[in-house]
Amino acid sequence: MRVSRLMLVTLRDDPAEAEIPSHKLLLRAGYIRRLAPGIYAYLPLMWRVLRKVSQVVREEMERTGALETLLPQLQPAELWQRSGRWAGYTDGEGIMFHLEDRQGRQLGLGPTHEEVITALAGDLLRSYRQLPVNLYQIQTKFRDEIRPRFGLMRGREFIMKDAYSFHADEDSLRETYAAMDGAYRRIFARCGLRAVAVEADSGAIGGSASQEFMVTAEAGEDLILTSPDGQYAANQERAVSLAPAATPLAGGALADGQGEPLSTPRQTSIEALSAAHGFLPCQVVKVLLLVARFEQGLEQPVLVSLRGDQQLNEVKLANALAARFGQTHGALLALAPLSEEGLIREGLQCLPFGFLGPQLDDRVLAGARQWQPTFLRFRDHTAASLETFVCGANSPDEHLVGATWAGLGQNPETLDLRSAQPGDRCHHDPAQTLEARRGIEVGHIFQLGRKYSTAMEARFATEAGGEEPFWMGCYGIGVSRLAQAAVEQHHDGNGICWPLAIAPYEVIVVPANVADDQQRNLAERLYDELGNAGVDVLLDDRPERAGVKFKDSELIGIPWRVVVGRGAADGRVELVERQGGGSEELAAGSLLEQLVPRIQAQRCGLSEG
RNA sequence: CGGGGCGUAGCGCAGCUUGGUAGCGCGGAUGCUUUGGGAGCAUUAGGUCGCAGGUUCGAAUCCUGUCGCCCCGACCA
Repeated sequence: MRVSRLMLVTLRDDPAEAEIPSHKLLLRAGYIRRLAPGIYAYLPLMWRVLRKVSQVVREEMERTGALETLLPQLQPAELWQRSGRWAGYTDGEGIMFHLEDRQGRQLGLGPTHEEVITALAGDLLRSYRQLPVNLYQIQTKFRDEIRPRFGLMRGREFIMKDAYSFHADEDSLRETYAAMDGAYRRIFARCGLRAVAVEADSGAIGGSASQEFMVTAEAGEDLILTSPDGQYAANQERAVSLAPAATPLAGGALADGQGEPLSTPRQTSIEALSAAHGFLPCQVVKVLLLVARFEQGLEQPVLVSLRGDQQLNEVKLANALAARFGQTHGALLALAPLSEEGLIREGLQCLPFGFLGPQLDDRVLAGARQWQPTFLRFRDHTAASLETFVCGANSPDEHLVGATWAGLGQNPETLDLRSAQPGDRCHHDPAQTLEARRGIEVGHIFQLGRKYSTAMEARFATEAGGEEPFWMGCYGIGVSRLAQAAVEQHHDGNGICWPLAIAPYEVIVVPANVADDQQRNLAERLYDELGNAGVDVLLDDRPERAGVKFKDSELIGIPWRVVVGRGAADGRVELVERQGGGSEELAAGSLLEQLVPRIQAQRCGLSEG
C-alpha cells in the first residue's frame, strides 16, 4: 500500500476528548474517529489491526476444535424472558439497548449471546453423542454503558469474540475451560501482550468458576491483587486475604457484654471516635445499612457489621443477596446505601447515622411503605471474631464500650464481606502479602454450569436414556479493547509501537526524498520485493520532507522502517526498528535476507511459536 | 443519576472579568524556495461564537432556559 493512497490523517495535537495515552494515540495516528459517545469508526489502519487480532483468535480457537458461527444481534425479548434476564438487562441500570418493532414486539440488541446459543443448542444438540461442542463468533456487541470512556476501552459498540461450550457433564466442561485458559494465554502472547490470569467475580453472567485475563497497564480500570510468588492473583472484587490481627480491647467485656455507654458528641466517624477515646479502628464494629431491590419488587433493608478498619466489598454482598433471594425474587436490580431520603419516603423516623450498632432494633422499620419490616443481618468474619468491641448505641452522641455479640443478643450470619487490600497476608501463605496492580480486562472465561440450560429447558438425551440440561461454559475476548490495550502497553513519546503480530503493516519503506530518482526507484524496488516476499509493506511515496514521514511512521507505529536516502546511490539503506529505535545501515541487496527472518520470528509474538 | 468542567474554523486554543460587530497555532489550497527529523516566504479558502429567549443603540462577552460533550463514582469484553 502506498501512503499517498491510505487516507492517512494524523494530528499533531492531542485531541481534547482523549485522556489516556492509547486513546490519544489512536486518534492522533488516524486509527479511529468518534461518532458519538462510545461509538467509533474503525479507519482502515485500525481495521487491519482488528483483522490481525481476529485472525490470531480464530487460529487458536480452531486449534482447540471450536466452531466459528455468526449469531443474530437482534434478539427477541421472549428469549431473554425465558432465561430471566430481560428485566435485569433492560430495567434500572440495564445495559441492553432495546426497541419495539412495528408489530409491537420487543427486541434487544445483543450485549451477549447466552440466550440465543442456548436456544439453538437445545434445538440442535439432542444426544450426549454430539457433545462436547464449542461454538464461537467474532462480531459487534452492543451495550448501553452508563459511562462510555477511553475510546475503544469501554464503548457502547465493540467487537468481541464470544464462545459457548456445551457438555454432558461437569468434567467435560472443566476440560474445555482448561483448554480455553490455554488458548487465551497463547492468544495474548501471540498478540505481544503481557497478560495476567486472575480469579474473578462472575457478575451478571452468573455461574461458578471464572477467570479474567488482565493486560497490566497504569490506565487499567481494574485493581488486581497478586502474591509475589505468583500463586495467587485475583480481581479486587473477588480477592480474599487475611485481615491484620485485631488488638484486644482493653477492659474486656463490660456490663455483661451489653457494653457501657460512652458519650461521643459529634464523633460520627471511626477516626473521630478512635482519636477522642484512644481506641483503634480494629476495636470498633461499624454498621452499614443498605437497601437491596429485586426484580419482583422485594425491597430488603440490609444491616452489615464490619470491623472498623475494614471496607465493605459490595460485590461480595451482592452475591450473598443474589444467592439468598435470586430463586424467589428474581435478579438483584440495585443495592444502595439506606439514606435519610429513603427513610422519609418510607414514612420512617430518621436514624442516628454515625451512632449505629449491630443491635439496631427492627422496630425502626415498622410501618415502612415498600421495605420489608426487618433487617437482613450479616457480619464479616473480622467483626464476628472480636471478643469485645466498641459500637454505636443507636442513639445520638453515644457509643457502647466493651460490648460482645452475645451480650448484644446478636448472632447474624457470618460471611466474607470485606474488601482485600494490598499489604494483606495471603491465605495460601501468610508470609506473602498482596501487591496491587492495575489491569485492563481483555478476556473472561466462565464455567456457567446449568443456569441457562435449566432456565431455557435446553436438554440432551444421556447415555442412560434420561434427559438432562447441558453443562455450559462461556468465553469472551474484547477484540477491539485488546487492540487498544496493546497500544496502552506498547507506546513511547513518539507514538505507537505495535507488536509486529498485530501491526497494520510490518514494514514501511521511506524514500527520504521522492524527487530523487535513485531514491524513488530503489524504494519502489524494495517495496515490490518485500511485498512479493509476503511482507505487509507500506511505501511512503508522499512528496513530504523526510522529517514528516519519519514522524508519521513512528506515530502510527510500524515495527520496521527502511529509509532510502543519501546512501541510495551506493545501494545502501537504513533499517530502523520502531521498538527501541535501533538502526543499522546495510546493502539494499541484503535487506530481504536480513529482515524477512526477523519478521517471521516476530509474527509469533511473545510465544515460542 | 450525583459531583466537577467545557462548548468560538477540520484539530488545539485565546478573546468573555470591564459589551463596540472574531483572532492565534496546527491543518487545507496555490506559487516560489527548501529537501534526513513535524521547513521558510507569499497568497488564499474556511466560523449562524452549541441552541432558544431576554437585557441593550449594540451580545461570543451580561441574564434565563435548553441541548451536547468531557472528567470523577455505580456497569463490563
